[in-house]
Amino acid sequence: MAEKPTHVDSFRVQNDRQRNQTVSTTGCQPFVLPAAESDKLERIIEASPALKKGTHLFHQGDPFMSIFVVRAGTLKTYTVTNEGEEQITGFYFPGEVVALGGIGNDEHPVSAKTLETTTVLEYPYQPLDSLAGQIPNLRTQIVSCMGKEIRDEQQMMLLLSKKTAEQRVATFLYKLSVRFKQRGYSATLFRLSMSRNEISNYLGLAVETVSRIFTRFQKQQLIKVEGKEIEILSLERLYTVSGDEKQSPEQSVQYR
Amino acid sequence: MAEKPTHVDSFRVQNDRQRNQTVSTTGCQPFVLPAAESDKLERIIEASPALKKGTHLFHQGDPFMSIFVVRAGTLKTYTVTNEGEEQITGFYFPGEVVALGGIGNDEHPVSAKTLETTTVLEYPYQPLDSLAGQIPNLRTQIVSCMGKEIRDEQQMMLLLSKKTAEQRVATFLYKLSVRFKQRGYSATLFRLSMSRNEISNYLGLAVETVSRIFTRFQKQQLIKVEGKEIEILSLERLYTVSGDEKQSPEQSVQYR
DNA sequence: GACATGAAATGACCTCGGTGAATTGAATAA
DNA sequence: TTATTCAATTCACCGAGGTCATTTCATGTC
Repeated sequence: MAEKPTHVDSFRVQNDRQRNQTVSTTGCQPFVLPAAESDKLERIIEASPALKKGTHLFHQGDPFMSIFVVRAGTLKTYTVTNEGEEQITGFYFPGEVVALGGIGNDEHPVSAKTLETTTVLEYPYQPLDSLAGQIPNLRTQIVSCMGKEIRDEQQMMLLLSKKTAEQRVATFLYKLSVRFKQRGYSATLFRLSMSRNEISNYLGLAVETVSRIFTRFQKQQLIKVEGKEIEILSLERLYTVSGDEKQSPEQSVQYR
Repeated sequence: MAEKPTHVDSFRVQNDRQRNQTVSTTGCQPFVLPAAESDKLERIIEASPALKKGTHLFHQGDPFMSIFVVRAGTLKTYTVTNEGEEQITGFYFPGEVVALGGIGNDEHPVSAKTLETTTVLEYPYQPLDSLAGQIPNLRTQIVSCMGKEIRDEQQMMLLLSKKTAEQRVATFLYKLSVRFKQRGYSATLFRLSMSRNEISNYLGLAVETVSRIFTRFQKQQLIKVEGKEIEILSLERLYTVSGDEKQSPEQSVQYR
């Protein structure tokens, strides 16, 4: 393990906006507005300091006050079952919005924790919401984000209840690739910021299963694994294995 | 089977607002507003006729135009996997909002189908959204609904990746009970509008497993099953079995 | 360097719940 | 009434993936 964070824990943005200067949000905010309105928005945003690996942004049950956008680094969100084991509900990369599940609720339904050194932008929800009342464009973008979250979770439900272990891992890697590509990183060569344990937890599998499948995929020349470094050797085949490929209807009638 | 609908299919509200009279929405709309604003809202709503069992409200891939609120009856939403099998993503009862996953997307990410004769209210999204721009209260209620959908789906992810078959079925019945109670129906005696097949699909299990567990629960005097009629004999024990009960922290330190 | 520690990989074994087949039941139709 | 059909149940069997134990590897520490 890189750092030993254990209990730095729970950062709270303490008016650390230097010299009343608005925060630069270059290239990572999901809410894009024309200059004048963008100014208003930026005035309510607070930038976090660099948060060490293992820091909580918030805990499940904390009062819901803000949503967050990742600037750099990675977050996971998770719920805790009654037996105390965690269930990871999502990983969040730069540009992605965290804590939407708290909207309309008085408390956060999940915890959010950094997987590596991470910085975020905090959007205090009440000001954000009233801005959304003045700026239709912003309102639209917020509900769009929420809609996307809903759709992503539906995909995840499908994965968890219908896919085999192989399909889950393939889907995971494929979707990571797509997300990295969208953010301008390589689609085929990247570093997993989460542990095998976290991957398996997220996918509803045992660690051992993920391990075995990584090696199997490597033997099949699908990927190249070297610790946390992943190279995808064939995105096409990976996609095929993921089970998301829509096979042409012809295929099922092909009887001759 | 009650009717044989097969392909009544895909209803579209065709200006069936009788004599320009606004639709009565007694007791089933999730969006509650003071009189004046409520009027504005009601002017954009369209009421569906009674939809027979098996009717589609919309199909996955249809252009997203409206969200819906169930007035009477039951709906299911589902996605279709590439192999053509469906994955049910939710059941919706009177007062509940359907199609939130389409917001911010040009098409519906799921299909919605009636499980019995059902009526809905249609809220065309564009007018609804611009109203939301004028009525902060309405905006709040819409995003709250979406937030709740996100939280519900997170719970479902937890169920699908961590719970045993027994826990899933218990959770399903318990949550139904809570929802019925909220709507003013009996919490302990109700009729399942969905088939065993649909239950098992939703819960990520085989039909046979659901069947076995229903009989097991009955033997254990947890519930009384008679076809689609369910009587819950002990909500407390059902909740315990569901695995959602938070056991007091003391319990785990109780070593003497 | 040697040592310690936790993550990851590998293997042997086992179990929960899926599969397939057969039976029963309930609802509609003729 | 009987025939038909599809939902639901029950049983016997099996396999994907979990569990437990061991080994290997990587990283950090002294």
